[in-house]
Amino acid sequence: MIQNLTEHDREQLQEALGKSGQKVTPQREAVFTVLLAQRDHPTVDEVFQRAREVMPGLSLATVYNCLETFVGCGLVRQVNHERESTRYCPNLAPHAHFRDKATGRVHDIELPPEVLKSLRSILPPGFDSEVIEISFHGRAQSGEQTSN
Amino acid sequence: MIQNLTEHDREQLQEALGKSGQKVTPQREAVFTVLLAQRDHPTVDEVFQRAREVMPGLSLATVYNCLETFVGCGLVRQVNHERESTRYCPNLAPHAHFRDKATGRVHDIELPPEVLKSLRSILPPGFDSEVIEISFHGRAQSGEQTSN
DNA sequence: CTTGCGGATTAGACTCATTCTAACTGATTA
DNA sequence: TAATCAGTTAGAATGAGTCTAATCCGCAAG
Repeated sequence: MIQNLTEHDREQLQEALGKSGQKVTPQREAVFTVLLAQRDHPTVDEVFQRAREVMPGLSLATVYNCLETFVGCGLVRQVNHERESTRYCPNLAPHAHFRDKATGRVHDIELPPEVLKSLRSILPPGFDSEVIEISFHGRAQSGEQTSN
Repeated sequence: MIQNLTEHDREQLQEALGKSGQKVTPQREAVFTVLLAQRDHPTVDEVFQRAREVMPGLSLATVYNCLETFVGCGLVRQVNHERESTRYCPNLAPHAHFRDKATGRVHDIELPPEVLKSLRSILPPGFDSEVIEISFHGRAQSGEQTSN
């Protein structure tokens, strides 16, 4: 069910944590593994449930801590929709999110550089943006599977 | 401080509420007035404080109810940023939001139709979006005053 | 070894925006 | 007048997220 990390993924984890002076711990590895295993934008609670299967003693607080750490060192992105629980996404490429009204599922939508650029261009002078979040809300025909 | 509604604004309120079978009440009028008087994307609590000056008996629950009603009949938009308190915005033209890291203030950014169109175009077939939310996060040079 | 240190983890208490509930109000209808 | 019904109200309940204080664990110094 939940595979171990590949060499590559473990290196990515190690490098990102190392850069911000933090260590790879079993808990962090477990949480990261869970994120990569099923790229469906899980909530903290879902991550918690899944990680528990692998590491039963893991606490919710630690899941919060791990995810915060990952966000801090750029390993994962937070996805917020309205005021629902925050979700987490290990896709680092620039992308938008599509929230399916019917299922609640979140799909990643690739964001071509030229669209990103045209978006940036609408900012009046003096506004300097580091982060742009784009989210769609609507219906996806069932069968659509942008699992990422 | 808080002006009364103009004829035009009162009509807008009446029409929007009427369309969804609801009435203009003193509380709703007060809340709407507050929203129009200071277009700084107030939180529920801020609306509550301001409306109280005009209608001291007003309850927080009612402010929640009024705002929900307004959103439901398309009179105002909700603005969410990360997991902070929801803010409200009576600007109905399509626009993005810019959240100033330093001050926490939210500015409206005009959204040209062609940019909106290019955004829609990135959706794969089968995805049909009703709402698009775009929010920037960064720094605005002090002095920038997009109060809307 | 064993001691001490510091970051990581843990359980549980706490916060606070929002939602829910049940009682009340006041206008309108029967 | 009584019944009805949307709207309002105060306060309780919810629940995601944060904080706190105690514990754990790996490691470097003695």
